[in-house]
Amino acid sequence: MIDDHRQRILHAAARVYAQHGWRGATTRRIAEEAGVNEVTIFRQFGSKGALLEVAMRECARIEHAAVLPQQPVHPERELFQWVHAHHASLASMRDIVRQMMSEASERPETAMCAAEGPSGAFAQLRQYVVHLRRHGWMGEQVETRPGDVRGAVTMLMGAVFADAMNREIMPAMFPQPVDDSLHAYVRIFLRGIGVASAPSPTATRTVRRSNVANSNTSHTTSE
Amino acid sequence: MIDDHRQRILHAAARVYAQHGWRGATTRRIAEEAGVNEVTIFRQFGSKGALLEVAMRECARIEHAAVLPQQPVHPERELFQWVHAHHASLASMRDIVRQMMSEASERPETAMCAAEGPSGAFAQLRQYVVHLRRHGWMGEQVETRPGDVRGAVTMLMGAVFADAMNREIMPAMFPQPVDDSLHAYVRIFLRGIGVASAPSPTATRTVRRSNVANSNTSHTTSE
DNA sequence: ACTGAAAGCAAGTACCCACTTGCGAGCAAG
DNA sequence: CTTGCTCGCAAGTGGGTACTTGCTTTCAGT
Repeated sequence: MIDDHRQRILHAAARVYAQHGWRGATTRRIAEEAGVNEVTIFRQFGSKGALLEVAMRECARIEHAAVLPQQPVHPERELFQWVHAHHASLASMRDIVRQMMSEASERPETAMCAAEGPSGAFAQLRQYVVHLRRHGWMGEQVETRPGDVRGAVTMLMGAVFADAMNREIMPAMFPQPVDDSLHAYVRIFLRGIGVASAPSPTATRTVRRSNVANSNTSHTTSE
Repeated sequence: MIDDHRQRILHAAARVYAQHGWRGATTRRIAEEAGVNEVTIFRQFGSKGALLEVAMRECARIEHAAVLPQQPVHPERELFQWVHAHHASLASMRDIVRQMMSEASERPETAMCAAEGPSGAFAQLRQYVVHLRRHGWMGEQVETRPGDVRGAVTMLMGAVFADAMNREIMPAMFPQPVDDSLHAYVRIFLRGIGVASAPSPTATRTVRRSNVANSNTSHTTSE
C-alpha cells in the first residue's frame, strides 16, 4: 500500500520493456502504462537506467516451484511435470527473455540475468540424472557414448527453451500441442539416456551399498 | 563495382542492425560503418525503413547448402553433417536472428523472415524421417507413441536452434564442445525414433511391396 | 487545524533522431 | 566545353527523449 506507486511503476516498466526493448521503453510510455506522472519515476528511481535495472532484477527473482525428487519413482511423470513448469515459466517471460538476449552484446548484465533461470534448471536436471543412475534406473547403457548423457540434458533444456520462445511465432515448427510435444521430449530424453520403465534391481542394490559406504564422495561427476 | 556504395551500405546496415537492433541502427551509425555520407543513404534507399527492409531480405536469402539424401545410407553421419551445417548457418546469423525475434511483436514481417530458414530445415528433416521409415531403418517402434516422431523432429530442431543462439552467452548450459553436443543430439534423436545401426530387411521388403503398389512417389530404389 | 512528505502539472534544457535542402567537387559522355 | 550524374559537406527542421525545475495539490500523522 505504502509503495503502491513504486510497484505499479516497476510492473509497468517490465511490461513496456518486454514489448519495446530498452530503447523503446521510454519513461513517458512507462509512466502512461503505470498511470503515473513521468516525473514520479525520476523522483523514485533517479533515472531510467536505475528503474529498469531494479525491474529486471525483480523479474529474475522468480523461481519456478517445481522440483525434481531425489528419489525417482516415476521418471516420465516427474520429468514431465518439471518440464511443464519450466516451460510455462519460460513462456510467461518470453518477451522479456527475448529482449534481454537481443541486448546481450550491449548490456551484458541483462543477459546474465536471463541466463540464471535456465542454468539453475540445467543443474537440477543433471542432479536428477545422477539420482536416476544411483537408484538403478539407467540400464547397462550398452550403446550410450561418454558424452551422450550430458548432451541429452543440454538437448532437453534447449528443446524446451526453443519451444517456449518460438512456438507462437513459428507455428510450422510446432505441429503438436504443447503438452504432446513436452511429453515427446521427455520420452525421447529418457530413451536417449537409457532409462527403462522400471529400475534394475541389481543396480539398485549395488548403489545402495556404495551409498552407505561413502555417502558424500559417490561418483556424482561420472556420467 | 558499379554499386559499390549500395553494397557497402547494405552490409553495414546488416551489421549495425545485428548489434543494436532497429531503434539502435541509426542512419548516422550505418553511414559511419559504411564509410559513406549519411545523405547518400537517403538518396539511395529513400528512408531508413526501406534500407533495413532490403538488407534483411538480402540477409534471409542465404540458404545452407547441406541437403539430406533421399536414400539414407549412414543416418548418423548424414544427420550430423546436416545438423552441423544448419547450426553453423544459424550461429553465423545469431545476432540478427535475436534482434528479429525480439522485434517480432513490433515488426511481424521481420519475424516471418527469421522463421523461414528453420521452417525449411524442419520440413527437410521430416521428409528425411519419411525416407528412413520407407527404407526400413525404423524398427517395429514397439515403444514409440504416435506423436513421438514428430516430437523428436521438433526437439532436434529446437535443441540445435537453442544451441546456436545461446551457447556463447550461457556457457554453463553447454559443457561440451559444439561438435560433441551435436553428435549427442543426433544419436539421441535416432535412438528416440527407433533407428538402429542397420535397416531391418523385413521392413525393407514390406515397404518395397507397398511402394510397388502406389508407385507415383519417386522413391529412387537402388538395389 | 498544522505540517511535511509525496504526487501532479507545466515548462524548459540539451541532446539525438530521421530526413531535407542547397551548394560545390569530381567525372564521364556528347 | 558543356551537360548530367553522383557524391560529399554544412546547415537546418520537426519531433522525440532523458531529465530538471518551480509551483501547486493531496493527504496522512500529530
